[in-house]
Formats: sequence, structure tokens, C-alpha cells
Amino acid sequence: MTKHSKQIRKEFIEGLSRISHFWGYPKGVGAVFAVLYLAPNPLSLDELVQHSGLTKGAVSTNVRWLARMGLVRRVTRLGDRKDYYAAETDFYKSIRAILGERQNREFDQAIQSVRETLEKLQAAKGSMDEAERKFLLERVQALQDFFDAIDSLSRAAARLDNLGVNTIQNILKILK
Amino acid sequence: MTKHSKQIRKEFIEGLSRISHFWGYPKGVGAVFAVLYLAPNPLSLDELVQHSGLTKGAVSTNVRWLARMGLVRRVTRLGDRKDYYAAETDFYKSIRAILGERQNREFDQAIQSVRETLEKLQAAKGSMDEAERKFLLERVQALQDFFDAIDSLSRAAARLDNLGVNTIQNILKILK
DNA sequence: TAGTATGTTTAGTAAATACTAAACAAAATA
DNA sequence: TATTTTGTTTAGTATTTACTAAACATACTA
Repeated sequence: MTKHSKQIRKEFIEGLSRISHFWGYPKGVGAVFAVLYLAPNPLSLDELVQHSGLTKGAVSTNVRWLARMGLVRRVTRLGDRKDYYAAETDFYKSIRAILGERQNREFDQAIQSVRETLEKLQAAKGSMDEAERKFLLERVQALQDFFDAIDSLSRAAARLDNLGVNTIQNILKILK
Repeated sequence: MTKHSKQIRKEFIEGLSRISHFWGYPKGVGAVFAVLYLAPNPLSLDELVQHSGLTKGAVSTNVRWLARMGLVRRVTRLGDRKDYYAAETDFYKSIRAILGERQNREFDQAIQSVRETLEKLQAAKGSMDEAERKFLLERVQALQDFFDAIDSLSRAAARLDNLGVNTIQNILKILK
């Protein structure tokens, strides 16, 4: 690996770290992904440690996060008990995985609190000023509807098994 | 405002704080928005301080952030030098505003680093192993293409002036 | 079974972030 | 011009977060 190649790789890694950070994720996540993305073969944990400059613990956490998000595949080889990791190069596949991950219980749980407010308002008939209740009901209901629309959109996208450039282009036609 | 009503409001505020936090934004942003969203009239900075429990400085920062994102409107009244703020109740409008905000220079800047890597790779003909260069070019180009697709999608959505439930339903049909 | 290779978890730390309190700025009114 | 009202900025702090180093767990090998 030439000096020049090393430099370009380093800058790319820093770039993805910045993007990762921008999206609100740890920089390490971007760095580990960048290393894997520029590797022609799956890499072991130790190789990731070498190339990313992070420690084993951090790489372990970050790479598992990436795997859980579907941005990285875990590869195991027969007769080799090391784990290897490879970057997912089909990003549309990753998006589907992320959307489909109802592992996002945390998201649902957050949304749930709005639904609870709505239910409490519905049950509050009589125990609070009726005009106020009407107003609050309307507002909270609108927010709920919005979340539902977003939710059904992401569910539909997640179900889709050929989400890709072509689909995007179709959507672009609608948005014309 | 009855005790019961106060309780429901409080829980709603906490709910939106959690959601705000989940999306990677300060909790205060969610809290301030929640207060405004449950108010029938625009509120002044001081009223926001009262109802949110934050200090003036924090509310000032958070509410300006919300205004910049198009989630809140600043209302000024003739002969009153207070600023008032009202929640945007048309969320689709907000989404358009957020997408349209090329104030998101920060995002573009982050993406820019990938483009730079691409350019450097193109310029590196001769100064690094050609097979390696070919491989890296291909990978980085694919990432760039993906970002471009996302970008054109968001630009299209931002240009749209009737993004709403109906549009979402049209998209859902495509995703069928 | 002891020893070795691998991955995960934990305890502590450094860095980033969002807040408070108070100083400051700007502009209207007296 | 001095005073009051309003909003922003700053300095310091508390909290959160992501990291390191090291202990631990697990499973393979001799």
C-alpha cells in the first residue's frame, strides 16, 4: 500500500467519521465502516483495530452496532474461529434493513407516549374544561396522524424487496 | 387550567422531549415545541420560560433552533416589542422547510469529503497501484451515487409545494 | 485439564453537550 | 440621556457520551 494510497484512505475515514457524527452517531461507527468499505476482503476485529486506530472494545461495540443496523455483514469461515466483517455495499439493502428493524422499539416507545396522551384526553371527558379538551384532542390527534403516516411510509419501504435507484426514480416522477 | 389538564400537558411535554432526544436533538427543543403545540395562542419568551421550566437563555436558543427548522413561527405584533412564537401545525410544511434548508451546509460539507476522495483517486493515476485504484474508485463512486440519489430525492420533496397526506399515499401506491 | 486465542463487558476517564446564571446589547419610553 | 423591557451571548457547570485499558467469559488446542 503506497504512501499516497494510505493518505487517501485516511482522509476518507475522516470524512465518513464526520458524516457519522453529523447524523448523530459516534464517529467510531463511521470510521469502522470506512475501513471495511475500502477493504476488498472481510477484516477481522484485530485488523479493524489496526486500521481504525480504536481499541478492541470500541471496535467491538461499533462493529456490532453496524451489523445490527445491517450496514455490515459478519462473516464466519469454517475452521477459523475469528469473526470477519464486510461492509454492505448495497446501501438500499441497508436502508431497508434499518427501516425494518423494529428493534427500534425505542422509537415506538417514544411515539407511544403521544398515543397515551391522546388516550388520556379521550378519557378526560368531564374532568376538564370541554373547550380546552376539544382543542388539545385536535392538536394531539394531528400529531398522531402525522406519525402514523411516517410509520406506514417506512414500513412500506422496508417491506419492499427491490428498493433501489429505479424505485427512487419512480418516486421522483411522482414528486415531479 | 385544571389539575388534570396540567398533568396531561406535563406528560405530553415529557413525551416530546423523549422523542426529540431519540432523534438526536436536545430535549429542550422537544419541550419548547410541546409547550407551543398545546397553546392556542402564540407565546412570549417569558411564557415559554414559565411553562417549560427552562431558563431564558436555553429557551432563546431552543426556540430559535425550532424557528430555523421551520417547526415554529415567530410572530411579531404591531406596537408590542415582545416576540411571540407559535408551533407550525402543518408538519408536511415543516418537512419541506427542513429539507429545503440548504442552511444544511453542514450536511453538504460532510458529503463533500466523499467527493474530494473521489477526485483525489481520479487524479492519482500513476501514483498508486492501478488495481487498487480501480477498486477504490468503484467503491467510492458507488457511495457518491447513493448520496446523490438521496440528495435529489430530498431536493424534489423540498420543491414540492403540496407535500402532504395525499402525496404520501401516492408514494405508498408505488411502494405497494 | 492447562494454556491460548478470541470477543465482550466493565470501571474509569476524557471529551462533548446542553444547561444555568449573569452579563451584555439593543431599542423603546420616560 | 437615564431607565426599563426584551432578547442574545458568554462563562462556568453538570450531565451525558464514547472512548481506553483491563478484566472477564468462552471455546478451541495441546
